[in-house]
Amino acid sequence: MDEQGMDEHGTCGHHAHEDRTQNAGTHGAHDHGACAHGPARAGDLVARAERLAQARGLQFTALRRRTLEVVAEEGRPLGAYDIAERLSVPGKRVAAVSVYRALDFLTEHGLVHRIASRNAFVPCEHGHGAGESAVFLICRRCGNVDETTSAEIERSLDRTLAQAGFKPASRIVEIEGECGACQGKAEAE
Amino acid sequence: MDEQGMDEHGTCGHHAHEDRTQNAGTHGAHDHGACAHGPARAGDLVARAERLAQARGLQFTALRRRTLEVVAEEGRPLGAYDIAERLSVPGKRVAAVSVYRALDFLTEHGLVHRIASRNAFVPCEHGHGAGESAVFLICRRCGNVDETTSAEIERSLDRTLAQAGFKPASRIVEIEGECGACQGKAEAE
DNA sequence: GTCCGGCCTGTTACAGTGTAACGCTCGGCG
DNA sequence: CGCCGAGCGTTACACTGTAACAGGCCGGAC
Ligand SMILES: [Zn+2]
Ligand SMILES: [Zn+2]
Ligand SMILES: [Zn+2]
Ligand SMILES: [Zn+2]
Repeated sequence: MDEQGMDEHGTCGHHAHEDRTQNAGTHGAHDHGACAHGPARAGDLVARAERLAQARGLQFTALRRRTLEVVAEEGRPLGAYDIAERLSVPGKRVAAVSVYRALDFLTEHGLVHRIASRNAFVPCEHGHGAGESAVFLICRRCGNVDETTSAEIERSLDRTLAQAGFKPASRIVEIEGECGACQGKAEAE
Repeated sequence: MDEQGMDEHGTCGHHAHEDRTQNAGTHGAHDHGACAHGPARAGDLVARAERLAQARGLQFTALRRRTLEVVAEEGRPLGAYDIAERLSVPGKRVAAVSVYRALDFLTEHGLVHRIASRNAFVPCEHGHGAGESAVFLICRRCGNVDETTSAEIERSLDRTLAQAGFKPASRIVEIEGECGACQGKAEAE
């Protein structure tokens, strides 16, 4: 189709429809506020997704890519309905249910993460190998989410689980509090 | 108040009705399946709540108590609407919004916990002191939730948080997988 | 070529989760 | 007595998530 016209250099990735072909690159300067490291890495994530799809024979479709781009460009966790809205253009609405399906794909392959305590989604900030799980630091004040990992935490958890005779399949670790930047701001008040 | 008398072994506690007064007794064998340690501890939790309310000058009202009892008697995590339904009787419906308020109170004071990945609530299985946070082991097959703590995990987390300059306020650790009992069942298949 | 089956997406409809706002009642207090 | 705050009932609404069905596009079988 033809809905579009706003890409400039970049191709912020709309243009859905060439169905299954994906061109890469593109950076897209959107001016989202408070975007700490969003857009800079968005291209990287898309590139990673393309490599991954290639390697595993997956279909990294236009909708999935656009969804990934939207999530990656925003610095904060986004709800599925927010994503749907950002993906929609006057003539062409994207239904939330489609976004959910795209998000299912993306989370399944480790490209985005779901923040259970917020019902929202964030881009994966660093491809973790295998079962290496993430720790999310969610700031109460600015809403930013930082993703990190810790082999030490992983080990402690494994020990506790083994002791309980529990076989883990997925792990959720979400810490809510104040990020470093906001602690500074708090003092200034 | 006069509502009490239901500890001991018995007291499965259902039959809530009479508005604010609740007489106990009733044991009501409901046969909730797979109720591992639910009803046995329900009385303990209520007792703890009463001590806590006494100590802090809080109002442990009938609705809050009945809500706590319902959560404690069920072995599995319950949704707010499920709780509302269990609290309702033909003549008198309890709205979910009231349950949410009661749950706010109960979670605030550490009597129940919210399982973020399930949008459900479980009784606290052991009064943790101060900032000691819990680890929830959620079984995929039977749905049971086990609560445990680990000073080791706590320390690892603290180290990671300090390193990131993040000031934690609340922690969520939820592991989904297979509990010991269900692993046995799985082999039997 | 045509047909078929899978995968993805659009669309509708609905279930489940959570909160805002308003008004009432009750108990304590001046 | 009236005032006030906390708890609760009620309504209405927003947000989150899924089921079910239909259409399009592909690749492989015939
Ligand atoms: Zn990640
Ligand atoms: Zn912050
Ligand atoms: Zn607990
Ligand atoms: Zn189990």
